[in-house]
Amino acid sequence: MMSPAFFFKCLSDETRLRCVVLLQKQGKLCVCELKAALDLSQPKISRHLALLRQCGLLLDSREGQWVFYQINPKLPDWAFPLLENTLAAVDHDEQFKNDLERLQNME
Amino acid sequence: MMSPAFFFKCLSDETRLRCVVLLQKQGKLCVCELKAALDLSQPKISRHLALLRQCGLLLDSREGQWVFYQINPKLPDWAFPLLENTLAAVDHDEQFKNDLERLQNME
DNA sequence: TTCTAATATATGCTTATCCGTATAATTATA
DNA sequence: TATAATTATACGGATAAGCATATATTAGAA
Repeated sequence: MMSPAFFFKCLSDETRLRCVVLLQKQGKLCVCELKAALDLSQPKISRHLALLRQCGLLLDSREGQWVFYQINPKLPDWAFPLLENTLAAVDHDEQFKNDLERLQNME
Repeated sequence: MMSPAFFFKCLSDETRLRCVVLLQKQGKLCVCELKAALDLSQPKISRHLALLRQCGLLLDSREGQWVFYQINPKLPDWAFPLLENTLAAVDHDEQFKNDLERLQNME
């Protein structure tokens, strides 16, 4: 189902990668937090999150009017080291720094 | 130039991933070895190798009538752990086992 | 019930990706 | 030079991916 090639395809889009990295770093975020962090339109974020959910890479859970996303803890074992490497890979990237900063600056 | 998202896009195609994994494992292979290992048409292999070369992920070197490919040793630092964990990710995959077996069985 | 905030999906469009087939280019050998 | 082996590229077509805009859905508050 979730092959390595397919896993890489999920991460091959900048918007999806930014979402996954933030979730890997922060654990659990709602759509509006991701929208604020990435500074992108709501439908664009939602569409990519839906894709990642359908792939099994993310889990969603509704809490009231908010829908929270997180990395699916039931991913195959090989996926987690790759996700950690990915965090390290973007560590010095300006865009990801900005994403994180926008996330932390929102109230 | 080589961003993480772009790196993942390179690996998101099954044919390219199989090539990269074999090169990561074997160091250096010519096109006809990859063709035999993957059991695919020559133009298909060549096209994907050209793409990986243009991206900077692979290096090519001609030796007589053969063209050898290898992982580019000048990739950004963050790429190597990803490549190593990718090897681990495909370690139990039947297709990659078969690729390796076909490679070893050729004379 | 009405209104608002948060999220998801549908539609139409443009562009990118991948493929098979055919052909070109390069090198070695006879 | 002619031929064969190896590799690269061009072409046309099919499918997928991504986007912006508009609209639907869901939950809470008034």
